[in-house]
Amino acid sequence: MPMALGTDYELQDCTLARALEVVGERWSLLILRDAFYGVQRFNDFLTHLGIPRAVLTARLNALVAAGVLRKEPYQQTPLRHGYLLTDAGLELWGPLYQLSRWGSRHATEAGPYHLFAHAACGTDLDLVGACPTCGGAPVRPAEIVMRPNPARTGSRREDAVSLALVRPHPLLEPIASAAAPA
Amino acid sequence: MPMALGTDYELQDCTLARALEVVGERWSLLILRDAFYGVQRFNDFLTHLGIPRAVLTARLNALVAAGVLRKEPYQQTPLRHGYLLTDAGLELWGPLYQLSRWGSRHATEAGPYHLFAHAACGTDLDLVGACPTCGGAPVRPAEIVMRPNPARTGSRREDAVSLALVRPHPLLEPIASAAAPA
DNA sequence: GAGGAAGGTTCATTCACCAGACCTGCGATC
DNA sequence: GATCGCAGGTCTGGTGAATGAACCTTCCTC
Repeated sequence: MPMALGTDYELQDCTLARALEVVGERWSLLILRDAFYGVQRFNDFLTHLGIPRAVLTARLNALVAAGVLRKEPYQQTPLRHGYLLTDAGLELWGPLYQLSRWGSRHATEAGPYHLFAHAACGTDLDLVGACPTCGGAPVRPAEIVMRPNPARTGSRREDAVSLALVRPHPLLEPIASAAAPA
Repeated sequence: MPMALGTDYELQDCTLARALEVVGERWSLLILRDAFYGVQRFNDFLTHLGIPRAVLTARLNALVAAGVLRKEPYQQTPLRHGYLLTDAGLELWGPLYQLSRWGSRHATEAGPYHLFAHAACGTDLDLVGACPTCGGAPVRPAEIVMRPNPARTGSRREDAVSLALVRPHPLLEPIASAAAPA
């Protein structure tokens, strides 16, 4: 609930409220989830999320202003840029992963849509996002590989991003949005 | 974004979207935060959050319907009930704590408003909510004591809940809403 | 039987979300 | 050299939700 009037929690003595001012608005966390999946371009966010264009514009600008995303040119002519996670944005992986895990336990019957493993050893992450085999702190996003849950059949989405994610995919690696597999 | 029309993310192949349908609406996570702090009564939520009454009614009902909160009578005549966390609700502590920690690192300059320690040993929790001294999994909410951050002066709120939280307080322990300290 | 507390409901207004149409470079096509 | 298409937007009108304030009900106390 950032920027716009009436959407802040300024009277709360709580850093949770501060965090929600940045990422608490509708769509914001889903946009960031996509950014972790490797989505970078406006149109890929648009088709994968099914979000109204004007709302996507507003959210991306707000997240850039909040220092969670940054704009990075990927071609010069015509000038085009993608949206990438900043260091602060990368640190949102923990809460995002935990919330997703909570959702798979309590807000759906059929379990998770995607599974997340430590790239170095292939072990699925535990509930705080650490590697049970290698131990230690939670695994950083760049060292995580996601794959579809084989027990979850029938992904009904047909957009470029969803199609790219049917194969195992390292987090943060750009989605090949123009690739049309034969 | 639960219940009402236009507020769901049903097309998302993602358990994060499922979780956000339950707790993603404005105010929902702040209500749950208060529930962890020991707030149970309608009027305590109301004065501590500064939320419109109608919205509080809607959110509490939605959270009860989602199985995150439950209504528990605390007196019979007249019948009054409080709102308590269910088991599913208690498991939201992880994401909530991590999001709050992120907020204290990136969304505020002066650091956290509250500190959280393992009740058994007094050690402050680490970034995933585990006890650095005792090790192991994240500490459960019932074994956590919160206290104000001494470096954060000037809490501007004067409601019963804020006043109760100036002293160290175990999570989930009911706030004494009627106690007026001399 | 007046006043007050707890937990709501009802109301008008404001605001944000939504879907869709439109606009602006720029490059490739015909 | 007009048209097509793509990427990344902006603009607009309609709708639903949030907001703040007032009101209601039940019970208790004085």
